[in-house]
Amino acid sequence: MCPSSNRRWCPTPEQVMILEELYRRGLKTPSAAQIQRITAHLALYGKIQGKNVFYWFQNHKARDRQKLKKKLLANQLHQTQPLLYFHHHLPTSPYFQPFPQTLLHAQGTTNGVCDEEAPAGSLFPIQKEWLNGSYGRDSTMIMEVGPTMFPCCSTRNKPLQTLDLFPLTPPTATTHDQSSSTS
Amino acid sequence: MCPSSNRRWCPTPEQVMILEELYRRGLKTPSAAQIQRITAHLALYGKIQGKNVFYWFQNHKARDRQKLKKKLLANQLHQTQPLLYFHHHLPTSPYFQPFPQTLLHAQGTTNGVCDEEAPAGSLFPIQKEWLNGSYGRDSTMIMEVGPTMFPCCSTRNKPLQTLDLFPLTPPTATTHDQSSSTS
DNA sequence: GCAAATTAATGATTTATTCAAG
DNA sequence: CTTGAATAAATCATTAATTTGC
Repeated sequence: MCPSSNRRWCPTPEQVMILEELYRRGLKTPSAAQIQRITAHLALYGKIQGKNVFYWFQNHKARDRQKLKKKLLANQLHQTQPLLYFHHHLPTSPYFQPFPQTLLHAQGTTNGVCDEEAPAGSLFPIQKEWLNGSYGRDSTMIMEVGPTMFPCCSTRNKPLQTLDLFPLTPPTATTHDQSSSTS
Repeated sequence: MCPSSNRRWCPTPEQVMILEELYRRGLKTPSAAQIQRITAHLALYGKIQGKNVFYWFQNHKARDRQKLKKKLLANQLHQTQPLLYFHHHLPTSPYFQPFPQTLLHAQGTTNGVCDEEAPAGSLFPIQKEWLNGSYGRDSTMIMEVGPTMFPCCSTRNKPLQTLDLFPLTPPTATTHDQSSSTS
């Protein structure tokens, strides 16, 4: 905590413990009313404002995601370097061509412009070649994605947010010494 | 997972990122040629077939719709949902009591059930009162949730509806370099 | 031991996206 | 197509850890 200067909120250990407990229990984005109540009770342990609670959850959630993503990527990211740059991200570098020219002039394109935007009548664009043709290095297995990971709905999922806000019995397990509440 | 068993495609994080980026940019149903080019590029990051790309878009779009629908329904039907459940297993705290029991009957709750769970339009909890109102050990002020007022709406760009998949045209150099300042 | 210097954490702001209503 | 609400991502800024030289 920061004793004298009231420049920014410095949570007390109790406040942090409570917040982390709520977070662990599934509270990720508290509503306004929830924030109000949390704030009111964290105030028992030190000076605090509603916005502090709000920011705490925002930051904690964001940094959780951040950590997860980093871990995932670090786990299995030894692929080739250029990771797709889209044109409005593209810096003004004439050297770097995000996609090989062959990509830009595949059949179906005329002068680099795709001339068959969603061909009418072919709602199912699977062609025979695709069904068997398999790109990629077959020698090495590069995919180490977790169990049944699916490329969808990883963001903005809506887990039910009905949880008990305030436990009647005090938390903080005694038997389990929680590992240092890093962050 | 699937490295050893080629039962089904397991996208790498890079592949997922690229696909999601394309989707986010508006590509919902890629044409055959588009799928081919996407596949060829994604093959840089791991084994993949055209049908994988096709199915990915199909599934992603469907699940997007599904999610939306569910969200809408949940929003309309379950407006009032019990917030507080008291029956979770709770470890006992030897140190302090995080929340007094009176909390469970704060204003806004009826019989321990929160009857104002984030009503429409109060989720962004930065409110004027909070910005200044400070809970402390000396005062207890409960603010009613009011309309949020914050001048956070900035310019609204009009993104492309139908994007070009890959930078077919080299330039388009919208130098969007927001330089990062020093730290 | 102790501060100045440096680095890592984290609170607070700002900016960009997303979704849905008008 | 535009706009408001909500939020996530990115960034800024300050505090705490820690390193380092004395």
